[in-house]
Amino acid sequence: MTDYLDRLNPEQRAAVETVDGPLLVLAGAGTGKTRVLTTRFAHILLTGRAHPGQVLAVTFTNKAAREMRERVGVLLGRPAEGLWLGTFHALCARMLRRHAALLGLTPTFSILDADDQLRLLKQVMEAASVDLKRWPAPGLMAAIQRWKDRGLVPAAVTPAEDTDFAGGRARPLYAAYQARLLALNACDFGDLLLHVTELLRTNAEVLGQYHRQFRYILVDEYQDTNLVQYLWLRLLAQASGNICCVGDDDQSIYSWRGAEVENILRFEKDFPAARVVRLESNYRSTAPILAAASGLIAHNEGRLGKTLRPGRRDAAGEQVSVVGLWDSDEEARMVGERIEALRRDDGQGGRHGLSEMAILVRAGFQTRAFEERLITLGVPYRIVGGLRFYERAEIRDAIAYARILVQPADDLAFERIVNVPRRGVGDAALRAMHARAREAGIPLLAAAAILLDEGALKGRVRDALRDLLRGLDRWRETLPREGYVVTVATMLDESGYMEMWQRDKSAEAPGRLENLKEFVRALGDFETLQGFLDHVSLVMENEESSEGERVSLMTLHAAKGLEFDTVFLPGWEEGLFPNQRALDEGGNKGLEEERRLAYVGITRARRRAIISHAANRRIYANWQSSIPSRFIEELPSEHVAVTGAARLARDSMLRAPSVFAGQFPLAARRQQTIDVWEMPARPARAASFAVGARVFHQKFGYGTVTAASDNRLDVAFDKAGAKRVLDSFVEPA
DNA sequence: TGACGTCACTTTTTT
DNA sequence: AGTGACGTCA
Repeated sequence: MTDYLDRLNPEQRAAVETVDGPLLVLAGAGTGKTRVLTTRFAHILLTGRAHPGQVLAVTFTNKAAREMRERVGVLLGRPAEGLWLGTFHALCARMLRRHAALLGLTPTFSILDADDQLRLLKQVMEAASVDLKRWPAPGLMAAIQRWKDRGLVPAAVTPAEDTDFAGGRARPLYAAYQARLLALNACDFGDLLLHVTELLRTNAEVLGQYHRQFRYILVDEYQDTNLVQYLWLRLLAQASGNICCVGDDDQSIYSWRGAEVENILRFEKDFPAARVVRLESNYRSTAPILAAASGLIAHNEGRLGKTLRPGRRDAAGEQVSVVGLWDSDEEARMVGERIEALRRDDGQGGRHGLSEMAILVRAGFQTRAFEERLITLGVPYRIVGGLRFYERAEIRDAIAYARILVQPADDLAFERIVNVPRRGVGDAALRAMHARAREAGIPLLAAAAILLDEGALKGRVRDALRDLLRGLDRWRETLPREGYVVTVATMLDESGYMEMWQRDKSAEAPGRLENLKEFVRALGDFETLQGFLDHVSLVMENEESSEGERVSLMTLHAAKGLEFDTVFLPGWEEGLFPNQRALDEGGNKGLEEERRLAYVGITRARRRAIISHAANRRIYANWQSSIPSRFIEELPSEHVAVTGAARLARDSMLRAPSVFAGQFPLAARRQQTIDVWEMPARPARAASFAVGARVFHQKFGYGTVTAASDNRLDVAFDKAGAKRVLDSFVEPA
């Protein structure tokens, strides 16, 4: 019955069994944080302390929520149902729909995505005749979001907290934006938290209801919470005091979007009886990797202090490699070579699966060099992150159609679809509708109907708009009868939206139609259209093309929470990592966050970490030379193996840049350094290649010789096609 | 309404 | 360099 407890180490067990009262679990990387959280959840249920619906479990991402749900289900031996388990936003949306009326919304309010938010804010700013050139809307959007992150409604923004945006008009603009949202019966992401927190703060009855409901609260990735999230948690936990937060201050890498590590310190202050458990036994990585990561992070000040101890029996392992390369192309080549070598053999007679390797970069643009390289080598890879399903234009259009069906007052949705597919409703017509809507204080859709009645519109615009409005009436009518799945599908069809993509001959059109089909299929998974819309705006993700063995390519931020046998950490150069902008904007705090990012990167590795830096990198248009990252020096040298010219480059460039920079013309230097660094050394010029021989070319990858004359070869490359090359540029494959 | 030119931008990103 | 947003012109 309680054998699940036997699988835990003493600290983990303490974290699970300290059920009552506030508990802070400081969980280092790889110390079994998720296991503790899920086991604790199951423990609460299995010991009869609470029913599934009486535990509130909060995560940051949907992925984490899904994982926790699954693992709790496994521990319980049955699928876990009726749980209040989800992201902050999803849980808040659920609460907000219940109490919408108390905040001046209806339960069908729309949730706007980043795109809608910005469009709306722009409209507000235009209406206030703000010069959008001088005061770009994204700047104000960011300020508003930060306010919302801190739980500040417009009235609560004091002058001290104001920005000088648009000559001190930021606050009134924020207020106007909120008013517009309310008028549209809509929320942005930040509002979900803000409104619910505001409600809990001001309405004792609602607060009491949740106090009675939630006996236990569990929080994941606590170091990433922002202030509203903290306030929300504190309000909900203040009655029972049974709140358990799990986090790692050393992995706090999201301060730039409002996360406050200080919440960890605040926790102990607000819950004076709080107990603290540290998880320090790491079961993921080898001893050298842990030593390197610990040594690095020790350079940060103001940590809560945690040491990672190797917890695996087989913790011995190779040192962390640091490799210096001439430029980013060479760096990509080195990584490609190592990947291929690992794929063939891991040194112990085993092979490495590609899905156990990852390349973690600081910034998105770095992936390109690796992609190109992996393509020529024919190594499958996947990019993690990128556009989510619901961010695609066709899905957003489809959602807008569904939204306008549920909520005729949703002007943003109306604007999005009124001329998609093209109906000849241009700016002029839209302006007329806006004018009428504003003076009568009604939604655009209603304004359109009035303009039609009055005969204010002519010709094609009139006919098209009339068709659309009639269609909407009709679909809304069939909705209760046919169900929303059929109705939405019909709507997409009859509105001409599907046809628009069927007629589109561009390369993306078939993919978009596929996505739309998937959209309609997914509609059926929900009981209500509202539920579906919430899912789409809060939860829906790209289904990962996870089939097959692939190298993962992603940013360090995207890698948090993941682990791989082998991790490549390229681009450790001053300016790139630590990132110059982070330094400029965040000063020493910025530097420390960059260092935490480096710590996150290293601790993703189970067995092998390969850090690299290039002396030259093309940034935008021109080449820029750079020196190795200070983080490299901060690694404890006994756990690090430096190869290539890492040491040389750092020393000589720091002490006497001229030696390195001015001695040779660029081309000569490049040649020379490549000769030195390239490994394995290129074989002495091979005699000649026979037709049919397999060859490898640095740029084109693998191929088969189809013709040979003198030193010229015709090669059919597997990926790059047929090329004529000099034989000295290929080697036997 | 669409084509074209100009301009500024280019870290990280969930919901 | 490449992109995307915006404005102007036919």
